Amino acid sequence: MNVNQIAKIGMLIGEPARTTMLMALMDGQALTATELARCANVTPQTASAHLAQLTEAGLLCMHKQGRHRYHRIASSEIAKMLESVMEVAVGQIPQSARVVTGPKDEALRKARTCYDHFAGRLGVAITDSLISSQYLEFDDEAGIITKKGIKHLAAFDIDVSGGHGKRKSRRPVCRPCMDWSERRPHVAGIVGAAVRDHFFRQNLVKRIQGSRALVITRSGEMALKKIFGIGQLR
Amino acid sequence: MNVNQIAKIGMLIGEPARTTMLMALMDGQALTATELARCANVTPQTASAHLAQLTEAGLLCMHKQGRHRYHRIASSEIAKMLESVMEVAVGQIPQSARVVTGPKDEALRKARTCYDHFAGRLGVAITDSLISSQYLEFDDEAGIITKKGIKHLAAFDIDVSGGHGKRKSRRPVCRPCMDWSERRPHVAGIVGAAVRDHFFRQNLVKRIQGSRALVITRSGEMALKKIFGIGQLR
DNA sequence: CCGATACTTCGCTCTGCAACGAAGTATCGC
DNA sequence: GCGATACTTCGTTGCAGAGCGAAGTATCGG
Repeated sequence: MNVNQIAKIGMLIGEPARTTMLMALMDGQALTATELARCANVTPQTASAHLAQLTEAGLLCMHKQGRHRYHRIASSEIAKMLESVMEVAVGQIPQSARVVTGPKDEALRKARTCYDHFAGRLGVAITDSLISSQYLEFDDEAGIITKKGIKHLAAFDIDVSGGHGKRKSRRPVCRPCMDWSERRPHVAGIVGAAVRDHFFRQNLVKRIQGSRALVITRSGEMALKKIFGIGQLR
Repeated sequence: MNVNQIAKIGMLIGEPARTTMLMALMDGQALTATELARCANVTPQTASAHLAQLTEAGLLCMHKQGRHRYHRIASSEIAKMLESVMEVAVGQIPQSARVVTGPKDEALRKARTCYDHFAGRLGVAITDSLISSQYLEFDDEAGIITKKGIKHLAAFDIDVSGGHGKRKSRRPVCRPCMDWSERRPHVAGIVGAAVRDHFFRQNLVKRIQGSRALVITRSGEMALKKIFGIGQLR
């Protein structure tokens, strides 16, 4: 029966140290066992045991590089699952209890990665811009990029045609992802990933060391203005 | 910090008795504590404790009716989360280990509900039919119903316009849901729910008592043929 | 009012597993 | 080669929480 398999996954997600590690990996980066141990406030041995379990179950994958072992989320399916758990988790917290905890938190709320796409005010602003320009139509369940949208993004070298042009007739669709800080959906899926890739490739954003938060560079600000008509983010 | 909230949800999903109950509720029905106790092979006291936790955390909701207490999945968000966990869980099982366990299993594989839409060969067949008639365009992440599709379904009294016609310009989108038995996506979201609702309202399918499996009635067979061009399901 | 059914609360036991210290293996830089 | 760093394996401890029996509360049908 696959109930055991499901329970196992829940059990893996359900231990605070492991949860913390998974959350740390939710920006799509690969981290070493020691880094993850620090995140979770446990000793390396403990972290190692947890990571072995997560890898064994297929939630993470690992690749050795010299004496380091880099761990990351094994697939976008796993990321999507974790996202949906996060969505539910945030939904359960009464709004009154949601607290902004400081400048580090503030940076996260401004701009961060969410596995393979942008989140925070940056992610939401990009999404809103795409919608108001009628480049994107959005719904609770999914979204579609319009022909105008494809053309507009292509003009800036952002390809959302779905990569390998499987079925060319098909309009690319994308997925809304609930933003836990903004409490509104931002664009994930092909479109989100394409935008993120472009911004990283062109050095329009940089990671803040040891955090999921991002800094938007000077040229990034300009690109946001040009591509999405976004001024300074609050 | 919301890591604790996430961990709590994982922990709740991660206990086999609770997992079993949640899975039993994944067909969208409301079940009593005793029924759920039987499913999970635990005593009523134990089940009661589990149900209290699940309700407290907002995964389930409960309504009293005389001396019975009916429990069900609290929202489609929760159902979606559980679905995504199931999807990952099934993905992890090596194909060699996937076993068909008997006639009860066979009934489930043929036709069942998956929270608010159809799954199994029935769900997949409906989805395939919609796609091949170009009523539906599908992708890994989402799908769109075409204008032809809306019209076709509307002709059979299946309304997929999104209910309250919020933004009329918007093409209704829907969500693919990975079918654990067929290993292919079937249509969920607005379209899936609309089809399911229609079939239940018109008595085209019936629940098999004490199971998530469905029986397709005589008139159901006819409707499948007429609406979707589906003959006898294997 | 009755006894029956549905469910919960309490108190106890017992297991599973997270955590760490100590010691082992692998790879670095030199 | 050597000592340092990154990570794992092993053995032990300690605690959280799942499970049930017993007893309590609520609602049924008569």
